Amino acid sequence: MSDAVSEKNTALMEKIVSLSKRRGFIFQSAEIYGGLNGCWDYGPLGAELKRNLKEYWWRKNVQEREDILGLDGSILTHQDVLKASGHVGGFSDPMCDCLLSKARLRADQIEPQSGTAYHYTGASHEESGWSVDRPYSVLLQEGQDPNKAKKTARLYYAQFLTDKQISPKKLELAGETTEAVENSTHYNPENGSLLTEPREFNLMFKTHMGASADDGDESSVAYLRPETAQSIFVQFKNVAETNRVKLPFGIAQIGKSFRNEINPRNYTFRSREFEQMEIEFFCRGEDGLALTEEWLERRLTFYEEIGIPREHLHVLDVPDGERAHYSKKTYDIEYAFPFGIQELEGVAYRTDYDLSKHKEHSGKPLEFFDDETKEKLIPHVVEPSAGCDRTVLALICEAYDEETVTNEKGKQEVRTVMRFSPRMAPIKVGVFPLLKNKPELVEKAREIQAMLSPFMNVFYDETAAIGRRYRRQDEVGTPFCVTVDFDTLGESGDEAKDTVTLRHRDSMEQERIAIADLRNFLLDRIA
RNA sequence: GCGGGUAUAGCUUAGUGGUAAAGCCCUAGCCUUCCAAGCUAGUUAUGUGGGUUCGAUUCCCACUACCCGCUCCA
Repeated sequence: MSDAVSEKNTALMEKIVSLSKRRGFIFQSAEIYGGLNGCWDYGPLGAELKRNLKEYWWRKNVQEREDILGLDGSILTHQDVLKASGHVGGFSDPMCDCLLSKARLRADQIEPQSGTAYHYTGASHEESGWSVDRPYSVLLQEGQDPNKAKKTARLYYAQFLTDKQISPKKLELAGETTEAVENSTHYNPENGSLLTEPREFNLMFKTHMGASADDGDESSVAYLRPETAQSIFVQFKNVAETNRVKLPFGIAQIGKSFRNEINPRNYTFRSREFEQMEIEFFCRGEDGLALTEEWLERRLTFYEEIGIPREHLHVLDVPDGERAHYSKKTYDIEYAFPFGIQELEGVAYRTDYDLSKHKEHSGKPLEFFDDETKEKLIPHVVEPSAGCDRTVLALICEAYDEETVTNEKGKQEVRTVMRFSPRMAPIKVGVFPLLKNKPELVEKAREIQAMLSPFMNVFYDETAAIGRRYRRQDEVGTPFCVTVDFDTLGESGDEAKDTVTLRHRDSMEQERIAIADLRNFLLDRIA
């Protein structure tokens, strides 16, 4: 991305963040206490938007399908579940940081080095009287100039100088000793600098169950789930046995997951608490790859249905070596956010890895008896796993639009419109009396509000000029507004009686519609 | 985790070592017969904690949060 484009996108993102706050989509968590890093709250409109997304996903994937069943698993997770899945232990790679370059290296990928280690205890600068006491070492390969060790060490100690005008070359090193070293992974192969001790980066939130449990009691350890998938695998047998299913079939879940991200970024995109919408679609091994393709297509269609067009999505065929080790095929569905192209959903063929692992660790039979082939097997699984909060953010970014319109005085002004698809829009219709000081108009508008509100989210507004009310609704993405005027009351004859103005958000066009037809007109467009 | 930047009202911005300003928004009233009209009145702010100072929103330090670039993302 060029600097100019990147600046423009940062500005766009700032506008989106600002509107989200101003209109009550997204607030910072615990804002009055200074905020909580990586946590966000949805305000009234954000909550509606997110509900609309989740409900549509659930309807399409669970309620309208005979072959997918719902589940709502607990968030607190038995430690053995996550040991079996590999989340405890295996995947928490210890990392080392280079003390000089600050590069972070995976401890298990550092090539062992041999040579001579030069140890120092500190450094000082005679003229200014500055000094630092801190052990540091440099490893030199055989044949390297010993002065290189001094040079590297001076650069290291120079980081602590308060007066940055002092040249590292002027530093006196203290307490030099040397030592022969064989196959050590404590040094950065790039520059010979000492590394920090390997540190675990386990991104799971750990807790202890029971009021009397203390931190030392390993048996009381539980975790907040890092993904919703595991409870589906763990309950696979119960669901299969209580529901007369046959392959292929799926189990779907929407719910919160937690990852203690080192570095939450990009607004709500990477947060520590997030919601997932996942399906584990169980199948015979030979169908896995074909079903992965099928699910990819189905998921892309879903995004189109909620207002994210195909051309704004990227499909990444995750190459060998970058996929999880158990996955034979993974597609990432990515969206072009203002801050970059980022993943919304992964569609992964996970083979029979998960169920096999749980069978192994629990010692319980997790085979499925296939009535058609009279065969017992561990089903394979295709997993479309979507980030709910990420998709909400994508909906907001996709909807945001500014257009220049000419007002009645002939002046150009900017109209901010959230072009949500009517299906996702937090408010479906605004209902206004043309004037608030005419009780007959107010009464009629209130009637319409009462008539529609059992079926959809209706917003009634009588303050300010009618144009302002329209613009307010534009900014929160309300697709339709209806206005009760004097024609509605029959002032210009029976033909217009009991009709209202229906105003369209995107075109700003208006049409006349009978109150009796309103409900079905709107329901047809928001379903 | 590293480096850089930022923090004044709901939003956008101004300003000052000595009473913190404006526009928009919002609320109430009047007015108003379809696209941010007008008039009147009103609410709301220096992120948190220290330090320097007679006095700090302003200077210094720390913390927190957000943004940008790395790193990381099982």
